[in-house]
Amino acid sequence: MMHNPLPRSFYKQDLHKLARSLLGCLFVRVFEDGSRLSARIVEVEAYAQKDDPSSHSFNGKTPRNEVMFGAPGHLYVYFTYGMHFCCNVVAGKIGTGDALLIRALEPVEGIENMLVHRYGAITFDQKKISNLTNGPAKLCQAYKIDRSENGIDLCGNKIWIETGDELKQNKISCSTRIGINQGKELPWRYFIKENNWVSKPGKGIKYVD
DNA sequence: CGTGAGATTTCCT
DNA sequence: GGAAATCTCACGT
Repeated sequence: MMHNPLPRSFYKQDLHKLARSLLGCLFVRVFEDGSRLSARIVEVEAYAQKDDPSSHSFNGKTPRNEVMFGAPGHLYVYFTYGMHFCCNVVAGKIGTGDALLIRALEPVEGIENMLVHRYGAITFDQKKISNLTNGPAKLCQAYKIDRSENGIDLCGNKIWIETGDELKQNKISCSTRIGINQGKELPWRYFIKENNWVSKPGKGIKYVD
């Protein structure tokens, strides 16, 4: 099976550069039975330990957020609203507390299994298919990511990120982040322009390139 | 299509 | 005790 994870050094770059670099990359998961899921990353949000009160890491290390303060290139999974999981890519140097929330994916491989994970069965309902991975908790459900994936090393062989070929021609936009009450004005949500899998329009949209 | 309420549990104050 | 980096469904247009 193909397994070309981006190296640890990739995750050490500047938070906002990394956010843009991740767009178009493939988010891959392989299960114990060999079945494989992959999807292009089309939307991410940056959360910084410093000067960003909306970041889980802003007030320092706690049991919940300790993965954020660990080595870059690991998966930080958190539980919220009493029922949902969301996942982040830990960024920057060890101990920094910065991360990128993966907010939306464009399915590539294993769509049937994603449907089963999310809806309990394969469906041809177009509405359900278009809601498969266009939100941070939706994509975690499609990928069967929960508490037990917290802290997984993205340089390992269970869940990883690979360079996507089609990356070059994509235009990138940014906007304010979704669903937060502090740091509302920061344009730290990055997404692929005009991609159908992006979760929401967002506010203050600007072109990055 | 847009809006709004409810679900449900963990974490931190 | 209150808010939470969300989602779904019901209801009105």
